[in-house]
Amino acid sequence: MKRKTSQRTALENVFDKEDRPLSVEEILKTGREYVGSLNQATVYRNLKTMVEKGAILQINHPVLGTLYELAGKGHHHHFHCRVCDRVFELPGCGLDSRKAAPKGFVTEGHEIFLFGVCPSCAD
Amino acid sequence: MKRKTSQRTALENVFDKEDRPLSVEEILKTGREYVGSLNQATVYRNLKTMVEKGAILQINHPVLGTLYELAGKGHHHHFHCRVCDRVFELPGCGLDSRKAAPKGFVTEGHEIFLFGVCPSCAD
DNA sequence: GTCTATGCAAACGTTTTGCAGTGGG
DNA sequence: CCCACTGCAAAACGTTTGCATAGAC
Repeated sequence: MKRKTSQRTALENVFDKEDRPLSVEEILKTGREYVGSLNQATVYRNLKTMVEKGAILQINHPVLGTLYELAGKGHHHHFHCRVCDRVFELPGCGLDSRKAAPKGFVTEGHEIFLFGVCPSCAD
Repeated sequence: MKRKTSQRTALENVFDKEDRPLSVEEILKTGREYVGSLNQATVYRNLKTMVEKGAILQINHPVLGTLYELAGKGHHHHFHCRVCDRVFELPGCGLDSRKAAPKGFVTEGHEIFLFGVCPSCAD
């Protein structure tokens, strides 16, 4: 990643605009609002470099598949709203690591996916 | 699912033999020990019906992809050993549901994936 | 002008589907 | 003897890759 192209700027804009984990489809669709000719392969290639650089994180959501989010937000988990199908990042963590795994298991990390209804859909 | 075929019996045997979440590849490989001609499409079709019947559960593991496990084991979570790459079912749950999500979010369920080293690989 | 990054199309791995034929009831 | 179920092959889906060329520097 040595050159700053309009496509890369578009991807940065997409992540800044939507502050939540996004699917490739959403990234491509929103990215094309900035660069009409934006290609799938370009999106995939740049997402890969951005993950390697540590700019974004790749999430494998149990229901929605592969999602990408901006990195550097600290430990958090994900809430999937079954009404609007969006994923939200929840700060903090309700996991008691002592109760999480039985003796003998060396736990090095964890990931939590919550699901239900988000505030704006619950009204 | 109205007929009991040797292929279906084979799948049941596979799940009984290996008491942990299995990938399609593992299911197919082990299933062929019972029915040599066992076909991928048949495995996929029967896994689907078994999920619909509630006999097995489909898990989407963040690292290992799609796995299937026997249903009816109560609330539990999954531990992925990075050494042997197997997934174990851990009884119980260390999640404090009050701390899990901020006010406004209606949490209906959750899934936790732990990773680290399992007892037999930690020795 | 150089050489990286892009667009396009073909390849890829996994899962699904159409169809003809097998075999369980 | 049916018709649900299977095997096979093709299709479908998300992702990756090879190659020629546009465009950043």
